[in-house]
Amino acid sequence: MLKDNQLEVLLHEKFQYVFEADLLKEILKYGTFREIEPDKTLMDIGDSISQMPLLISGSIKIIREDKSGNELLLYYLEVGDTCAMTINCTMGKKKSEIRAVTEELTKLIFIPVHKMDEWLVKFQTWRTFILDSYNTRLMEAIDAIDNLAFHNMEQRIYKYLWDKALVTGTQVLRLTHAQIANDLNSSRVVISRLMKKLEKDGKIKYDRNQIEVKKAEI
DNA sequence: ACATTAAGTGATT
DNA sequence: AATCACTTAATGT
Repeated sequence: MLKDNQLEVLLHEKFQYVFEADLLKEILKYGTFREIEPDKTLMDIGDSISQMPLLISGSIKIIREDKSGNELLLYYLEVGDTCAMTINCTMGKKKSEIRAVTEELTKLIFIPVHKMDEWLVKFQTWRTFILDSYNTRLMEAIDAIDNLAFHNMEQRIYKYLWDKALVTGTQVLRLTHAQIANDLNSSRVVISRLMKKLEKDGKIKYDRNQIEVKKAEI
């Protein structure tokens, strides 16, 4: 666990230009800090939400799933982001349509729902923040649709790897072809074949359990 | 040495 | 692009 003053430093570091001072104080007072291991499910499909997460460090992947259990990675949440699903869940008292899984070690502050409402009235920066993040999430969802509709599997793999390299801040990823297949809702064999092609084109380089992503045009 | 897991390949749909 | 059936190679116990 983190001490209060350490949390304060972290919070200021990430949000001093986003939130007004009084709001930062309230977040500190009512929010609870948590550090979460990689690959933990923060929120699942059908969950109802009582806390809203505010991302301090690390990253979270947002996954969609169909009735037969096929997963599809939609996009990542990064530092300073929050989950748009929480916003409309808490306001509309609906259940989550998505699953949120930590990609790496992730630090979060959880805000109680009743405070979210209160702050909407009280703080202008909070209103802006909520509206902005709602908007960026929508744009990201549209991006995800474009990607599905207009890119073939080879392009999707490369984009997937590139995005992953961006959010984790490293060119060398530790993951298997089967995991990629799972995130893109494809099959391992297909991924393996296309990976080979990508390597031949110099866009990536890989060994067992390890992939190096090179910059290239998508 | 043996079992398990990751990746490669050809054929078929 | 997906699936099957099978092979090869690396890794863990």
